[in-house]
Amino acid sequence: VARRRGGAIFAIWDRPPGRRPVVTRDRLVREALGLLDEVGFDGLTMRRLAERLGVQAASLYNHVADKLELLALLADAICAEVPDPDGRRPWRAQLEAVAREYRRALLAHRDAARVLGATPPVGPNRLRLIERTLSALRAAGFDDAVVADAANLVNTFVTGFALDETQWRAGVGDDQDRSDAFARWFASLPADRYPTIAAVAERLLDADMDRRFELGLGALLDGLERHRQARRLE
Amino acid sequence: VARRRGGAIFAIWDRPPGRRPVVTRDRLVREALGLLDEVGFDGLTMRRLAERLGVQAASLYNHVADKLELLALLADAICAEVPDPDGRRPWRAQLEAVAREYRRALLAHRDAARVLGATPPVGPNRLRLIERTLSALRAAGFDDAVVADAANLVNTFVTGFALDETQWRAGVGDDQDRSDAFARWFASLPADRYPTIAAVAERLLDADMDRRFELGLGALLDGLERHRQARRLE
DNA sequence: ACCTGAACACCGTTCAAGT
DNA sequence: ACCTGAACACCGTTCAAGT
Repeated sequence: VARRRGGAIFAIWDRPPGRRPVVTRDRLVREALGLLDEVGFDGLTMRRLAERLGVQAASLYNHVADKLELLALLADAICAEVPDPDGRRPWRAQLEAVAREYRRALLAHRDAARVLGATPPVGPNRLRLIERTLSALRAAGFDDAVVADAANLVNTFVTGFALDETQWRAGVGDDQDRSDAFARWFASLPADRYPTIAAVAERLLDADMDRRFELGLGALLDGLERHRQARRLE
Repeated sequence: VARRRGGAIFAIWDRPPGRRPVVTRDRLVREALGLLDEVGFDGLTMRRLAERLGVQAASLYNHVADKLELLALLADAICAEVPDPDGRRPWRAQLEAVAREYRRALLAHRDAARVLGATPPVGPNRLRLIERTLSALRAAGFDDAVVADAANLVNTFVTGFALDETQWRAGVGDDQDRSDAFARWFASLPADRYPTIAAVAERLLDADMDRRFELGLGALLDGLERHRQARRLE
């Protein structure tokens, strides 16, 4: 019989004697993602995650080597939400699709871009994304060196953009007061020292981020197109 | 007479009675930058910085509100190393100059890109950089909305690129063993699941980062040029 | 005004011990 | 195999007290 505290009445609250582990890797990642969404990157601690799982912090180390591995699992779970592009479409449409879906996945979870940035590209879903991006470029006839550069540039662009977008910007649900205070401060910079900032301050603060993203992505892909050279037929 | 311990012989080691503060804001930032270069972003703690300054950790809060402000000062000190572009040159040359010098400054200090990313754009040098970038674009006849987008995109590109460049890449003096282990692991991914990664692995790991940077920067500026519309003459 | 001592409320991680 | 208790070596920050 399982050990009980408080008497037999409360037996139904005891953990089932089925003896299966209380934390699985799946549950670990699921709860970590939920915790991230609630408290953000800086609030995500091993101790809080353990508490959420109903376990002591030390127990987590039965399932994960250290916090970096936990973050890598999180990063991969976030990338799992990015669908594969349709390999039959033109390379540009494929890269646009991956970039847009990737950004959407990063915006879907609080501080997701920071998790990705803190973590090396390991894990099946991240690798799948890299693989699909590379293969779309390669099939389009880019040189291998340019394939590597282009895939990396697009990836860097999306994560960098999402990071910037979520870090010091109002309205992401983060800290509204702090964001507002920053916006007020920024909008009231002295026009004699920073005339152009003062002139376009509202454009900087109230930007349409979808439009800006498309501008950057389009520009980047335009520029990459110029470096494509058709493969000789065989 | 100043209080002494250990006897009069050691009096010369006592702090001079000149009474001037042992830590100034200048010295604080200078030593913080040195500490950052030695131990990196994660090793930069208030306590270690205090020790380096020969003072208790609590004393730092006489000069700085919190760690975020310290990081912002650091970010501004790093940006101080970026020279102004020549306002008489064409907009593209100015943006190229700023981008290249900015990247150089970020690579000149360990984890500099992380410091910039952790910190809002405050501080005279960062603002000066933003101002110069905006004014170069504005003088070139870009729409105000595009001016804001373009300046932000170039800034995001450089910081994102430098972050990616220093974070998980070999040879930055960071942790050579860990980098090597990652490179070996990455190069030996199963070719049946990740055929394109396997095919171009060495291109991904041994990339010429200067070349990649220029490719991305050139592509971005090409794309921005397309969105320029000449101002009507007056 | 600036620094110290001491404390508070946390961290990630290890390790012997239990079952 | 998996979890607990307890500890270790840290964090950022506050605050009364000293000069």
